[in-house]
Amino acid sequence: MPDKKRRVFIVDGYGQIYRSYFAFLTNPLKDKDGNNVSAVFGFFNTVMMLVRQYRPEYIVVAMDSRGKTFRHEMYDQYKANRDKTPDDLHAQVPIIDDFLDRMNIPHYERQGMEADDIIATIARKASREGMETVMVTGDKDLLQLVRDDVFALRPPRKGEKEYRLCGKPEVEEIFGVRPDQIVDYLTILGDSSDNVPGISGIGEKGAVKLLSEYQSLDNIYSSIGSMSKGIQAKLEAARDHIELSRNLVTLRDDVFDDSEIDFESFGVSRIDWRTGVGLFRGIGSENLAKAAERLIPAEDFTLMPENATEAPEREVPGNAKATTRDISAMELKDILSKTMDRDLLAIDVELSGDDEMKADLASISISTTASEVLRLQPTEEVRDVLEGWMGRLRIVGQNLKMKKKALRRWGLVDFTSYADTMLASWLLNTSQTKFEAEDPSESLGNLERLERELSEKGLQDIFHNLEMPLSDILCSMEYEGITLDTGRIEDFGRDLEKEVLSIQHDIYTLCGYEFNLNSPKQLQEVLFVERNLPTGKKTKSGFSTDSDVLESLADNTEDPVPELLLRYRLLSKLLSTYVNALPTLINPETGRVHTTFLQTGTATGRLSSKNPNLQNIPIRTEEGRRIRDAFVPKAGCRLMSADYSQIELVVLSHISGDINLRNAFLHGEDVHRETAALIFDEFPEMVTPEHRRAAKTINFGIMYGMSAFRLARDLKIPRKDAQRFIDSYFEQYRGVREFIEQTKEQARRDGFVKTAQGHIRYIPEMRSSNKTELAAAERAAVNTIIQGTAAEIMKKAMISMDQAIKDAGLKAKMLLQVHDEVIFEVPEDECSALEDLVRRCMEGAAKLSVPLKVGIEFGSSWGEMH
DNA sequence: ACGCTATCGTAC
DNA sequence: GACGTACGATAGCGTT
Repeated sequence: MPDKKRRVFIVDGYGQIYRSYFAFLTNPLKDKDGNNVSAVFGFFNTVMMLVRQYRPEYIVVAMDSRGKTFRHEMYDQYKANRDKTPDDLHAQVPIIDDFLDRMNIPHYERQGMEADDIIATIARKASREGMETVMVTGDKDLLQLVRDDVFALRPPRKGEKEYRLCGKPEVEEIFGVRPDQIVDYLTILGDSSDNVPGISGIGEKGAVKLLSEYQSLDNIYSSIGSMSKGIQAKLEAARDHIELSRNLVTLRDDVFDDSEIDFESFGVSRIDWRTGVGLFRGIGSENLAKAAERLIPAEDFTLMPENATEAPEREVPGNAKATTRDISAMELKDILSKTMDRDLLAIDVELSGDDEMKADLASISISTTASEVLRLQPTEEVRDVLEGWMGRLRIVGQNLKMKKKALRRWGLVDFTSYADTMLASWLLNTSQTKFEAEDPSESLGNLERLERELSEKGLQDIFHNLEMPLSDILCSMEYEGITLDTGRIEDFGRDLEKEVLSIQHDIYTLCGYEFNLNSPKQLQEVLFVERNLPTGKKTKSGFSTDSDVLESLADNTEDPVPELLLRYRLLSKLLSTYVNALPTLINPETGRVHTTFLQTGTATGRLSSKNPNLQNIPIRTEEGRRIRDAFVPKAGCRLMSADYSQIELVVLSHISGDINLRNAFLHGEDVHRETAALIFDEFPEMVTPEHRRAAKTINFGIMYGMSAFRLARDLKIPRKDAQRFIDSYFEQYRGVREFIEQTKEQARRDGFVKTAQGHIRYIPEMRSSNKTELAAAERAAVNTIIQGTAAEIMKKAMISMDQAIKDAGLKAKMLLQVHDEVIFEVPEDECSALEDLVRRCMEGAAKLSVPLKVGIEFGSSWGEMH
């Protein structure tokens, strides 16, 4: 195939369904209820293979319509011989239809038409538009359509593995006749399964022979006199019905108006693979789910074009695409004046770039009905009109935080988010963390359904009273940004570069040659082959060179290289991820760095942060802390950090109701020391540093489902001892053990877990028969309850702090959230007021059986506060 | 040139 | 196989 042309793949839907069903007939695939899902599996397996392997721009599944077709009109015996479709195949068709709809996989069905005619019609239109067609089918009837720009992709036959692409030469090679002779060829042979009579007594060989000699059926009949008596008799016997047979096998590309075929609606990029992941898991096919997962596009939704004119047209079945109308400020005024208080107003923005903190507004779209989108130019007049009206309306849209930020930069400030469809969708399935763009009419259209589903699942309260208010707070935090002292970071960068180069030189000298220190592959070669060091754990492609391995080599061998490599890794990490990256993210307008908090970025309910990720700024090493030193307050302000003390352990204590863990918090000031005293049976004041360290590791490890293996490795103690420690922990903290067991049981029963405030995480792997996968699911289930509940407490605290700051009229700004910590920028004279307010709000965010404690520090840099 | 996966490392 | 949740840099391979 030439490479340049755009290509449409047309899948013969029923062909795939039948093929898959019969392929697994002796050993059908079953879902968890024992239903045959062979066809579902095979069908989608093929579709995903096509997309993965051939990367077509367009794809569409052609389906037969139910009931009579125009061929039945011609011939009442058409397909009369067909066996009844087996029930367990029949039952899979609606499932496949449903999945196609829900995944938005383009499919085409038309009353009275067979799939083959639909394929013919689409192929004809594709040719006219200069595109190439690939028909995915094993049906030889369709080979009549093959021409220079139409190909057939035929499934592997017995003994073959690969799909085969058939163009004109291949058809001739396989059948001995050209594609343009296929109709006559099939007419001669007839089709017993469709009850189409051929020329009785002439088979494949004879047909090929006749056609190669006489070219066409017409020519065969007009040359009948020159043939043998036997052949003549056969031809004569068929003469009455041969025209009918030819009509039956001839595919029609002219039976319906092809103007309704819109190739843009066949765009592969419109397919929602993410939904497929869930659907496939639902029928118990992890393989399909994985395949779908691999097809999910990597780009983040913020990079997706929001522009309705550029984005592929989306045709939600039964939900007609809204029209877009450009309107003036005057018309806007008129339209808004007809709205009622608290009416819904959907909003969307189109930007000149993909960073809303830099890009210009290209247009603003609004909608009050699901059928019409009104587009506005971003003029001052429009802004004034909007500013005057938005406060009385309920603002709806997708990823409103981003839109609000863009509008605020433009000068529109009165914007209270009412319902963000992205947040709603995420609450309904927290495992979904990426979202396709939608326009205002779609948001309005979707909202009704989303609200209904939220209330069915008890999520409406946290949607409107937790996540929505939080999104406006995050918007302000992102908009505010934080100052980076570039001088500090550049100075540090120069030091780092110097040392990195020197270490690099030392390593090259020791090894005797240069190689790429950043390449684990080359490093393996150097360490384990060249220098013959003992290997440790394995990765998929060889031996690991991670820091655990290097540390062990540094401790247990005389070789100086591992130690040097550890230092190299530490410093080059700081350079590449932080020192080099952060200054490039300073916004030239504001002079600050503006992260984006992803409110839908985790399955547990935590936030995440990107561009830059300010939630993983180093702290543990002295060198790393110098990065924190570069985050500074603006003139006249201090930074204030407020962090929850051991919030996850507090949550575990509260939720499990464990008496000993609760007492450890109530009676001591050091929960790790108290834990050590309990599990090692000592007086708290007699606990050794080693025991405290072990207890601390166990305290954290328990929440992650840590094994004795891992504990032993981390504490560098025998595994037996590690197991004794863990046993002793659970012996003392029986309530914790009970909580973990009950959580696993509940998660297995329900397939999901819920946090204290009701965030839901589905964990389908809780039903996995794979032991490792099940164990991982169990750990995730337990951890999600703890981590997610802690995240909810922090979110509640942020909402109450934001309100309290407004009420108190403080100028202090919340800038960052790092899971259990919040960073503020506070004018010098507000420090003590803010401290009191923040402590009150954070400690009061949840009423727990163990007090929530908050630590507060001030500093002239982030690094100074720890 | 671009996209995907593997490996590694940073945070809580 | 063995510790939960993230984001991001780099290498290396494959595709366009």
